[in-house]
Amino acid sequence: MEIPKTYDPKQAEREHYQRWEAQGCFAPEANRNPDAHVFSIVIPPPNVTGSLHMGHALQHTLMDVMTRHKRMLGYRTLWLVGTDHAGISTQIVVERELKKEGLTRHDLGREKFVERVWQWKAQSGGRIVEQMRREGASVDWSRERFTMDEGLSRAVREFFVTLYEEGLIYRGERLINWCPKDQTALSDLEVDKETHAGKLYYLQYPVKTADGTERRLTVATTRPETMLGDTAVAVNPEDERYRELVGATIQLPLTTREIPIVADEFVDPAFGTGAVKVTPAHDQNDYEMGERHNLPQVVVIDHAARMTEAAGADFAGLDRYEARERVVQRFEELGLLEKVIDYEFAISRCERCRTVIEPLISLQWFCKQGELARRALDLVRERHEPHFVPEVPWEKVYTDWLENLHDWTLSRQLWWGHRIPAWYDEAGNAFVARSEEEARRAAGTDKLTQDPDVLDTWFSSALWPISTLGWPDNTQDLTTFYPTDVLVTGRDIISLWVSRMMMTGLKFVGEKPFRDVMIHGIVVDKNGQKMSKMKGNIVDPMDLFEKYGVDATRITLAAASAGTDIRWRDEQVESYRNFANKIWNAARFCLMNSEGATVGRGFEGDSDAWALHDRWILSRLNRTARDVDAAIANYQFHEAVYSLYHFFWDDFCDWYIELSKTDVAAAEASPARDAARSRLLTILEQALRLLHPFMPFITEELWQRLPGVGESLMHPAYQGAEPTIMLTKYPQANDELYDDEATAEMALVIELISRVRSIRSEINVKPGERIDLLVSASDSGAREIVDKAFRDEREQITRLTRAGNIRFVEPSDIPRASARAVLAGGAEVAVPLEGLIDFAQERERLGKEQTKLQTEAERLEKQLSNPQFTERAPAEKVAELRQRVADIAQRNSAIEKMMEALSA
RNA sequence: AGGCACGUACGUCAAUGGUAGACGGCUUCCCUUACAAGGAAGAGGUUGGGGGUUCGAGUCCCUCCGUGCCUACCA
Repeated sequence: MEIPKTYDPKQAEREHYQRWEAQGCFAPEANRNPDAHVFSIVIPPPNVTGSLHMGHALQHTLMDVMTRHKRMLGYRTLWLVGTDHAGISTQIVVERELKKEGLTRHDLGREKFVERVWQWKAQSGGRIVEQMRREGASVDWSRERFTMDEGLSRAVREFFVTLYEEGLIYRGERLINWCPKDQTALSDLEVDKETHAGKLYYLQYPVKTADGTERRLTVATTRPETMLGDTAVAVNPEDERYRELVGATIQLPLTTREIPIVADEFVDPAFGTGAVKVTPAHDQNDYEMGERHNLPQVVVIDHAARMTEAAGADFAGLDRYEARERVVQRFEELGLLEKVIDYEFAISRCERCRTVIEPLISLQWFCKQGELARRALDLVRERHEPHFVPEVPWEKVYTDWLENLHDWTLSRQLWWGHRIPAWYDEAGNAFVARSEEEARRAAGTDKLTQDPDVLDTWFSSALWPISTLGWPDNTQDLTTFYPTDVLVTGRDIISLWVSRMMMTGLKFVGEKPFRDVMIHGIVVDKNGQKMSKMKGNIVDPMDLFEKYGVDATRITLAAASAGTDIRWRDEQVESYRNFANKIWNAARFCLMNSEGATVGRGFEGDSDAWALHDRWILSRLNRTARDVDAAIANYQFHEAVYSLYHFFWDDFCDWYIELSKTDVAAAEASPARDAARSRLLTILEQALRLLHPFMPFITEELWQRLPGVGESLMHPAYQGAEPTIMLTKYPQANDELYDDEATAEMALVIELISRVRSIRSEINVKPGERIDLLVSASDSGAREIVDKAFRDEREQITRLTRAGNIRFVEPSDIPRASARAVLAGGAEVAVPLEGLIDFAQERERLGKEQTKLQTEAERLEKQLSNPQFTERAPAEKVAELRQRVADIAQRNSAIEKMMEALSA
C-alpha cells in the first residue's frame, strides 16, 4: 500500500466533510434508535457580516468535540446552527457598498435599501457558514436558521406584543445613549467606557443674593458647553458652606435664564467644589436629579451633536467641541473662569464607530427587566442554575448583573432589523399588534403608520434557543431538544445575552434554555494583547488550517481551553501538527504490516495467550477511555487532550508498537503473526475513535483505510448508514480490562530498558554496538517478578536495548568492570563493559543516584516519624509512604553492594 | 473608586490540601526501513515577597508587590 511519509491534511479535509454532510450524518435523524438519549447545543449565532476568528474557532471546536462525542455514544444529537442579522454592522457594510456607487441609503429609500441588504446577505452572507464547514463543525445544516427568517421574526413579534400587553414594554422619553455618527440610540451594553485624559473646568456662577452683594458659586465640569442647558445648581443638603444658598437663584452666564440652587443627596461635598451644575437634558445623573426637583430640560445639543437654537444665537449650529471652546473663552472674558486642571475621567464611545456618545432625551421603546429577571435570579440563587463552568467567578458575575438591571432601550433608528410592531393613527395613538391587520382592527382605521424604528439586534438573540426550535409554536423539535444541554460562549456576553436568554426561556417555555453554561477564555496574542484589526495582531484561523491543518488547530485550541486568557502561539499548533504526523506514521506502520490482519480481532480467547504488552496496552486503552470520558463530561478538554496525546505517543507508539515489532514484523506469515497484527490494528482503531471528536479528519482518513472496517463496526443506533468513524461507538472503559499485574510488570520492563539506554548514553557506547545484559536479584520476591516479566518480553528487551544476550546471574557473578543500575524491588541490571568503565566515574554515577534516594528517604522518614502525620493522615497515604520507603531501602542496599563490588 | 481574576522551568501553560508535570526551546548522541514534523539520553524550580492555618500548602487565610479584566452616577 502506497502511503506518503508525511501527512497532508488538505485532501482529507476536502473529501470527508462533504461526504458526512451529504449522507446526513450531522442530523439527529441519523440516529435510528427511538429510545436514544438526546443531546443538543444551539450555536451562539455568528454575525452574518462576520468571518471566522479565533474565538469562533475555539468555541466551535469545543462544541464539536462534545457533539461528536455524544453522537458516538449513541445520543440523538443536534447542534443547531445559524447566523445573526447584526443590525448596525450589516447596515454599515451595505451602506459602505452603496457609497462606492455614490449613493446613500436615503437615495434608495427604505424598501429598496432593505431589499439590497437581503441581496447582500444572499451573496456575501454565507462566508462564515462556509468557513464552519472547513472547521469540520458537525452542525445540522438542515435546521440552519437566520434571525430574520419568517419564523424567528414571528417569534420576535410575539415576544414584543406579549410583553407590551403585560406592561413590561413601554414607550417613553428618556435620556439614552445616542451615537451622533450612526444616528441611533444604543443600549448601555453597546457603549464602551474608556478613560480619557481631559480637563476639568471650574466655572463661576453669579448668585443673586437678597442684599445684592456679589457672590459667586463655583462648579466644576468636564463639559462646559452643557452649561448652556443648565437648569439648576445642586449642593449637598448637609453642606455647611452652601446651606444658606439653597433656594437662592443664579443668573446663568451667557444666557438670560435664572436657575435655582437645589439640595440633593447625590452631590458629594468632598468632590470639586461641592456644587454641581445640573443639565437634565444631557447627563444621566442630572436627568435623575431633574426628575427629583422638577427641573425643566433644556436641550442644547441635537442629534448631530450640534448646538441647538436653545443654546443661544452665539452657539446655535456649532459642533459640541467648538461650542466648548467658545464657552470657555467667554467665561474667561467675563472673568468667570476660575481654573482649568488636567483630569482623567471616563467617556463613552459607540462600540462600533468609536464616536463619543451624546446622552440625549429621546422618545424610545424600553423593556422593564426587573420582573423578568426575578425567576432567573431565584433559580441561580436557590439551585445554582444554570450551572456555570467554571462556576467561579461567572455565577457571581451573572447574579450581580441580574441584581442591577436598568431598563433596556429597545428601539434603534436603523432600517435593517425587526421593525417594531407598533402602528400609530393620525392622532398619534400607538397600537401594538402581531400584524398590521390586527393593529387596524384595534384602531378601527386603515390610516396607520408603522413605527419606523427597528429592535435592538439582541432582542431576537434573546429568543434564539426557543425561536430556532419553532417557538411560538409547540413543535416536535422544541419538545425534543429544549432545554439544550450546554451553552458555550465568551464571558463578554454573559449579561448581554446569557441572562436575557434565561429570562425569555423561563418566561415563554417555563424552563431554562440550557443546563450548563461553559465560559471559555479569550484568545489573545502572544503578548497578552487583545487581537484587533487596528493592532494588526489578528491570527486568522483559516491561515492556521492552511498551514498546519484543521485537526492540529482544533486539538491545540481544545488543549488551551483551560486558561482564562489564551495566549496564542503558532508553535503550539506546530507540536500538534507533529502529533498528527505521528498518528499518520503509526497508522502507516500498522498498515504496512496488516496483511492477514483484521480490525477487531486478535483479542479473542484467553488473555494468557497474549503477550504482556498486549494485556498492558489494553489496560492503558481502557483507562484512557475512562479518563477522556470523565474529562469531556467535566468540560476539562485539556485533560482529555493530555490523556490522548500521551496514550497515543508514549504508550502506543513508543512502547506498544516497538514491543510488537518482533511479532508483527516477523518474516514468516503465521497465525500468531496474524493475531499480533490484528491486535495492533484493533488498538489503533480504538485510538482513532477516541481521537475522532478532536481530530475528525485524520481519524476518518485513516479509519477508512483499515482492513475490515465496515458496517459491523458502526454504533447500533446508526446501523444502515454508510460506514464512517464518526458513527462508530465511542470506546467505553471496561473495568475488567484494567490489569494491575500487567501494568506492574510492564513498568519493570520499561524501567530496565530505560536504565540500560541511560547507561549506553552516559558511557558513550556506540549506538550500533551490542552489549551483554546481566540481570540479578538477591531478593526472592524481586527474582520472581523479574523472571515473569522477562520471560514474556526477553526478545523485545534485547531488541530495544541492542543487547547481545541477556543472562540471569548471581550478584557475585557480575564482573567488576560493569555499569550497573538498580530497578524497582531491588533487582539489578549490569552491563559488562571491559575497558570502557572508569571506576571512579562509575562510583560517582551510582553515588549521585544514592544521594537522590537518600534525600527522598530522609524526607519520607521525617514525615513518618511524626506521630501527628501517622495519626491524622489517611491510612492509605501512610501505607503508601511506607511502601516507598521500603522500595528505596531495597534499591539503596543494592547500590551499596554495587559500590562495594566496584571498589573491590 | 469599588469588585473579580491572575503571578509555577527560558517561553506558553497543567497540577480534588498529599513525591511540582506537559509541550516548545536548550545540551549530547543517532538519517536504528512507521515517523528527522523522528528516536535515545540529559540540564533546568526555596511555585512573585513576607506572615499564618494544617501532620502536610503551588493549592486555604492575611498582607505587600506586579499584571490583567469587569462594573460605576464624583460633576
